[in-house]
Amino acid sequence: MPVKVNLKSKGELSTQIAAAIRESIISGALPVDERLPSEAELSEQFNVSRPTVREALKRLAAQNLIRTLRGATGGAFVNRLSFEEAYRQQITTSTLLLSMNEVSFETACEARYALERACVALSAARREPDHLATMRAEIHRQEQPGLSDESFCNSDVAFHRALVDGAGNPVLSYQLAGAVEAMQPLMNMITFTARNREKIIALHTGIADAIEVRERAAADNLLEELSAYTISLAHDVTARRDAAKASV
Amino acid sequence: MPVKVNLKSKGELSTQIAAAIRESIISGALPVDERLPSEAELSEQFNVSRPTVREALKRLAAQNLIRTLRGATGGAFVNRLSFEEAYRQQITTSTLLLSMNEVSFETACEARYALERACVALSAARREPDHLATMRAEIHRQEQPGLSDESFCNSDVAFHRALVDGAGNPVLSYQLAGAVEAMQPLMNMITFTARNREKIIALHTGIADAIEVRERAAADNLLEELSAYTISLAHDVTARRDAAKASV
DNA sequence: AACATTTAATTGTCTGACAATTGAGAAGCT
DNA sequence: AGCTTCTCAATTGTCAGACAATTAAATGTT
Repeated sequence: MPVKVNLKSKGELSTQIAAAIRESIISGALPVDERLPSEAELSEQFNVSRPTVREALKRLAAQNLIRTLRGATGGAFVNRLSFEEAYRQQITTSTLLLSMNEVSFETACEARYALERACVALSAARREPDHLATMRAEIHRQEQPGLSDESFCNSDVAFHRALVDGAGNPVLSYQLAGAVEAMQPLMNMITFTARNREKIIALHTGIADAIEVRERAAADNLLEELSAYTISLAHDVTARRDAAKASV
Repeated sequence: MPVKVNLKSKGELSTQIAAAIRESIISGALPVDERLPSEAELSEQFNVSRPTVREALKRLAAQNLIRTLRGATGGAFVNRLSFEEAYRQQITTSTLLLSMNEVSFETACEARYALERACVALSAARREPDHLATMRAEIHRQEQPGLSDESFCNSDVAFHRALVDGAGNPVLSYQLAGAVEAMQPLMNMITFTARNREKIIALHTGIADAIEVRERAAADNLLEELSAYTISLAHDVTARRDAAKASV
């Protein structure tokens, strides 16, 4: 009997059942790829109806804790949380957090570059040719005349992603993916008005050069410069917006 | 009509409906605290049954995107994702990720200290008396003789949390909470066997001293030392375990 | 006016049914 | 036997309708 049958506490049944199964998964009692009992069996074990069990399972599915398959050998299986899925969850959570809590651009930007600078030392030491090639390719893309602002932004994200991945630490990459990608909407706000592409590209090139010859300090300095430039842009935009508001 | 009625793509209906509502929330079409249509109305709008709508809503509730209230004025309301909830989600995700993917202690440890060092510069510049007081209090707790390993671990987390919070950047704190807390189970693995408390406490004291006088470089060096020491401990434990395994 | 009661709206849960899917095993063919 | 095809049973997905529980507002009473 892989799941407990006791539901003591208060609250909705589907919540309690989801919590019970979640505990079993987190504690390891239900290992990865283990099949849960069928919905009918679960409803018997917990002494609730099938719709209630289903609501509980949908909660777990929304958290990527289980996957469900139909058919004779189907059912709900404990999911291995992949780095890819964790990225996505982290990005949506971070995006929501930033959009719902009036986080200032400066705060988010500072956080992003602080985290990214934490990677640079490792990336300078460990980057593979592939990471460098990606960085160069994205810089080349950024140099294309007539490139749309949106494409430039995406290329910017890809560049920084390669820089972070160069550290060769998937946990770091995972943590930073959220910070970098969640910044994107805020980033766009200033990109379309104030950004000087040539300056950005020059800094990117400098960073790539430093990473290529494994000069950690140089890369860190350039990244600090990029951070300062981006934040100063944000100041400009904010000031201009406030001025416009005051004149109305 | 706050939610679109078209469901074109394939897949389960509750998944599509959840995705449609989620998009409306993320895009801002459904602002915070807005009330969704009742389950009956939604099932009409999407042309599905109420249980299907309910499964969709439970998915959203599992992601903290909505909250539901019963009663005459009840219903589902768009949730403001608080930093507190985001912390919790991040911690469970990170914990699962580490426990399910055989992340080595070195990798996780490296990531954690790299991120933490990203905060130290800011923390040295901005820390408030409260942060320093918390750090000192936790060091004092750690010095108590007879303190259980578990309490020592918790105090360790609290110390580092105060250090991170000292940077005064909630986004940074949020990103790091997951990294630090998710490390805890792995941390315990080595704590109970090899950790030298006096050495840890000495380093903590040094860090607090450096933060107090706002000596960024000194704090960074000490943190690097702590990182190196922790990773070396992990090496020892791993080697010992491998040796034990070989002798069997 | 203050308090008690009713009422309507809404979510939570149950029952039972049918559709859709899918692998396994039975049946049939060579 | 070996292979293909078919049937079937298990399982999830969806639906319809009902009732219970909860809650705030409307209504009535003192």
